[in-house]
Amino acid sequence: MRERMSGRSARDQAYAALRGAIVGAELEPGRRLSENQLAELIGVSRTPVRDALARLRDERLVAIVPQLGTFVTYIDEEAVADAHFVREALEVGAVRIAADVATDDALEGLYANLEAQRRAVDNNDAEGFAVLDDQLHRLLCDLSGREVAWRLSERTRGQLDRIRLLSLPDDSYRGQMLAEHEAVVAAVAQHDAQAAETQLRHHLQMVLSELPAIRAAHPEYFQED
Amino acid sequence: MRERMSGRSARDQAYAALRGAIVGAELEPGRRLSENQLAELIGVSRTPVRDALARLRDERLVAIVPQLGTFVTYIDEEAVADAHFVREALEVGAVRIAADVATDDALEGLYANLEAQRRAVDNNDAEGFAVLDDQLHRLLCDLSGREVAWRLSERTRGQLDRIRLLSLPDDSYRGQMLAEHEAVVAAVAQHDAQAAETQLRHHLQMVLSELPAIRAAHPEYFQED
DNA sequence: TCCGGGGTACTTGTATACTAGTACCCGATG
DNA sequence: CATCGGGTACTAGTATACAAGTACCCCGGA
Repeated sequence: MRERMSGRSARDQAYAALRGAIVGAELEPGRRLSENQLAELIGVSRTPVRDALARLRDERLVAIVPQLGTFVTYIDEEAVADAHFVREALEVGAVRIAADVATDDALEGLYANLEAQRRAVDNNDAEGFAVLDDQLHRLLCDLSGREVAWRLSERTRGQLDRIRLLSLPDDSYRGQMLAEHEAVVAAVAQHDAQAAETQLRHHLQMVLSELPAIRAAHPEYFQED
Repeated sequence: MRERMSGRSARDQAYAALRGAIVGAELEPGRRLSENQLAELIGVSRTPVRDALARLRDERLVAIVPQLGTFVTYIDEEAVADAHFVREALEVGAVRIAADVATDDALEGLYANLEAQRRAVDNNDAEGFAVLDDQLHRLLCDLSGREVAWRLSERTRGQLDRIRLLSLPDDSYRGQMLAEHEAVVAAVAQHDAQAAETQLRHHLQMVLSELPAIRAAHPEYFQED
């Protein structure tokens, strides 16, 4: 009603609000969600809330049990591994193509992004770096002409984003990530698909490596195995 | 109401009916769909029909234009290429793992499938062969422990299934497909991930190769570029 | 004949009402 | 005190009603 006009449809509004709250752990794993409460909270009716929850179920951020309730999922290492697998498969596929077709002015965009990343590292700008990180991966996907790679990767990445936001802010790792980004871009610039693939695989592993530490810090967020 | 009890929910029922009708070209590309008509036709209300259409939009089998209508999409070579890319990326990723972890009794399942495929080829059993084809690809995905590869691949495959069902029944190509399946399984059995990847990539190309012939036979199903 | 305007009949999006089913509390009973 | 049974208050799934908006036909006028 009031802010519906702010560009987004009620469904998108509900989806963005819920996804943000779950990824940011405001709605903690295990929490029971009520469609009615959520609808009232967000200021829309149940219908768009249900649409949003259906999408979140596809991303395995909520589990819907018929006639019983909807729950925020616990972080499940299997689900995280699945998300990582999908992201890796799609982005590797895209970067292999990108390495083949990369033109000079496309490379300019990558270099500009890397330069901005360097500044973010120097300024200890964590948030800015995260944005540029996403942007670089997106640039690589778009470069391949398969934007679908980014779209789908985005969908499965809720699991990984949950981890990223839970990970303790550690200023040191950004330098390493930048170096890995540079290695990927360098391989693409040299049209070396095999090297780009290897570098990207190694780079994407980093997110997973933080998982044990996060589990130790927040055991209550994790599924009992 | 009447056959709701037949196991499936109204949403799944609507989804299966619509997807089948679109993939089978009963609902031809460009056709305008009315949620109300579909609801009446299937025997459910608009709500589950809308849920089903939302899923079909994700698969790019329908396009929903707000306040205007819902349309069966034309076959778009870009969308087909995207679907092929996603399928290839996911299945290649899965088969790489499968080649590493394949155990002897897992291989038994693959061999049994191949044997059944041989019989289907000998009997010119097109339908049976298609089922076994899907099954083999699924076995390879499951073998990797990443069932998500199959689930996601399934979702993007509506585009490819449309082509497969439109392609003229040609008894000869099944022998070739069987040979390619055998090559993939052989590579997996030898734990040769690189060879398995190469063979699978080559195999998946086959579906795309039929596209020009189908376009020539059914130009009215294709998007004008 | 051509062009413009208004009304109608559709469309999807959203809100609300109803249905079927589960869990849980709470009291009665052995 | 323990256990069983029923009622209540929730849940999601489904059906229906309403709102906002587009296209198109048709008629009047130039």
